[in-house]
Amino acid sequence: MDESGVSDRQEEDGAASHRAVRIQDVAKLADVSTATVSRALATPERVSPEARARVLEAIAKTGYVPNPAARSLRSQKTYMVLVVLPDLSNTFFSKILRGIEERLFEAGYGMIISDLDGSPEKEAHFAAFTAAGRVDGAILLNGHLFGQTREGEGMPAKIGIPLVALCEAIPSADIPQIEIDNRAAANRMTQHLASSGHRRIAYLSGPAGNVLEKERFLGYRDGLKAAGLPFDPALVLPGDYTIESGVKAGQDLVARSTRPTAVFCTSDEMAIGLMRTLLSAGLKVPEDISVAGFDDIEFAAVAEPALTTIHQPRRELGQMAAAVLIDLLQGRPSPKRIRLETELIIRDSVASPQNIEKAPAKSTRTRAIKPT
Amino acid sequence: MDESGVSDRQEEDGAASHRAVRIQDVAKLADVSTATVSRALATPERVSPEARARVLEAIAKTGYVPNPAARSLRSQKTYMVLVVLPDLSNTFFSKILRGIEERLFEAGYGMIISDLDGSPEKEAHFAAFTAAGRVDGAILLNGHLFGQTREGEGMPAKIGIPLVALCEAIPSADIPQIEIDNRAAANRMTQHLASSGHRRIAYLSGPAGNVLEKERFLGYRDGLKAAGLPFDPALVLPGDYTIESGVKAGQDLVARSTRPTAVFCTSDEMAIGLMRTLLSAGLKVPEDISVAGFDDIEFAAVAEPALTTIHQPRRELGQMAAAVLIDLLQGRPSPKRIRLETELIIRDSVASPQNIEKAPAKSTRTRAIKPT
DNA sequence: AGTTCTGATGTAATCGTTTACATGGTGGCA
DNA sequence: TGCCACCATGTAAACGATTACATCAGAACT
Repeated sequence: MDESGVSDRQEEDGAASHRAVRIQDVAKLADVSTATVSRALATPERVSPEARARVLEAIAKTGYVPNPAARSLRSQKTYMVLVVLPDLSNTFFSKILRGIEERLFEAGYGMIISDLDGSPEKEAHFAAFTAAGRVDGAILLNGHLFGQTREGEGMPAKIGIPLVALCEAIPSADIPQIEIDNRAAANRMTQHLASSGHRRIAYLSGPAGNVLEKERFLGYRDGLKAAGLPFDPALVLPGDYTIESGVKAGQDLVARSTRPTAVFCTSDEMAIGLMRTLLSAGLKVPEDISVAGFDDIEFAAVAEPALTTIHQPRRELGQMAAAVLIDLLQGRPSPKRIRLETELIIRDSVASPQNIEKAPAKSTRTRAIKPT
Repeated sequence: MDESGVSDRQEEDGAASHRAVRIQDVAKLADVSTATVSRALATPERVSPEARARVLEAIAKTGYVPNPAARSLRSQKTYMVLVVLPDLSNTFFSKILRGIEERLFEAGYGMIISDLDGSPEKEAHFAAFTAAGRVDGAILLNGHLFGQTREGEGMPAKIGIPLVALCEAIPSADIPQIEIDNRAAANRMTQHLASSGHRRIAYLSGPAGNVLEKERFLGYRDGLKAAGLPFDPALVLPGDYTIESGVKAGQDLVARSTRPTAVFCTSDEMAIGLMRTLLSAGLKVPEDISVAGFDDIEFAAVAEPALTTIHQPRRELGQMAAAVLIDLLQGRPSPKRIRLETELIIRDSVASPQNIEKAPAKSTRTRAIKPT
């Protein structure tokens, strides 16, 4: 293209002018070599203060920004992180993403999002990205990525880039996991319902096979046992965390002759869908039937009635996952497993069975486990 | 073909093995030059069928994936698109993102999301990305990016990469816009309320200065006028599309001595927050006061009562924006402005003032404007 | 038959960094 | 004083693709 001289297109003006400022331009202006400029940025301590100052000044003057493609080509690093999640339109994830992005941004990383939408074709998307080296690492918000395609066998090891599992632990994968104690939280909620006087507590589950689901279900059983209540399979309703599945469960319940007095829904979405159906059918919440959720999404507080639920520190979860991944990427030691605290949020959707009285408490911690 | 030791690190198996397969490896295996391999991928018609076949076979055999950094460095293209949005945790955006991502993926582009979160620091984020050439183009979901920092003056032109404005048109910017007809939709809703018998219709606004807000407000005025109703500034409530601002507006309303009989909220979030507050205060919706929303987010259908609102084709909006941007990126002509249809969704939150009777209709189109 | 054109292919320059290696100057230590 | 270690810096070789230009064979035309 322009085969003019190497350097005769200096514009002097600071603002990002026409075409990219190259490291050479900076070097020339600061009267050092390109190597020194590069070092002044990457490893400032290996450059004399004077040179560093001149370089910095030249950079400020020219508005130089390193070309990421060139940098990436040479150093084999992309400064990009892939975030894989099962469903972007699930409100639960948005604040987590915010948390992730914050930390990544601070560390100079960009974020690429891949919304699997439950399709295998999209997993190919993920594979393509990692294989092509478009990202340095990935945060996985879905627990079954590899299990599906290659049945365990330690596939993650083959990916070749650092991975972190967020929320859903990936069984059999030896990667750091950031999560809450789902089992303890579900236990806590179940006992809360029991202590309100409920004896027939239904459980609206997540998708079968889901790791979260398994944990929460165990917690439900724990809670039942702790309260001295029998487990009744008829009280386990199938769900998949979506509003629709909550609606469906509600229809099921409405049609029954004998109903549970409380329903523990393993997502707020389902709880809201469920309440909606109950209400439409003329049942009162919590007078006729209590409903509890999980996640504490924004809408939980303004549902009608306001939803009693488990609060997850979503932003913190995201931040933590990003922090751990960054540690990994930069070769620092990182914790193998982090569990963040949840909180039992008591609102208006749970009451005693015969409408005796509402619980007054406001919010209690469940349990805190620090990084191991 | 011949499996003699072409290059000494051939693994034979197709699976992505240890370290990257380079174009050279493919070239050697297919017995052509690297240029031919490159051409076979980029411009197949310029390569003989035989050579192409050999190249393709070699690619399949080696599992070759072009190194994006190298490609990007040479061709000055990143195959990445930046999506800038004001608030990721706003549920309204998630499905739009899904739509965008779908189209981008199909075309081989990746998506980077930048959540401004209303902070100028984040705008720097945006600037950095574009300036550094990390993306080929951007989709803007917020209408005020440049106006804030550089007050009009055609700043977009300086960015130097193709841009598309989605939902919020960016005034004074000469870039393609994909949106709905906010004014017509607001008009439609206002008239719907009026035709239900309401005479005092309040308007819960979006953030002041917001482009969407301006349009919708005009539509509200249009509707009022069309229905022969006077405009009363006291019935305009300040809001910012969030649940909280809906709650606040509700408190305002509850405190008043004379209240409107209907409230048109310019977002579903606000409508839900508002209804919540009214209900808590003992007011009945829609018996005592009707409430309408805008957007038709997932929760609108399961709100209590189910929310009458304006449906936006969110996924399609996203797809369209991505499609237009791709056209732009690939040098194809693209429409300057696209407006998609909205739909008036009638549910249970609107009734006639004195509780006369509910409207029976189910759903009506407002208006359709095809690409210009 | 000679000339020109066309289409397929190869050669090698290029994109803008990072970084291994080389160089020269300086100070510490024997 | 000589030697070594070390620091700051420069030189130039990668990184892995794309693509301008050169080459060459055959077809088509005069």
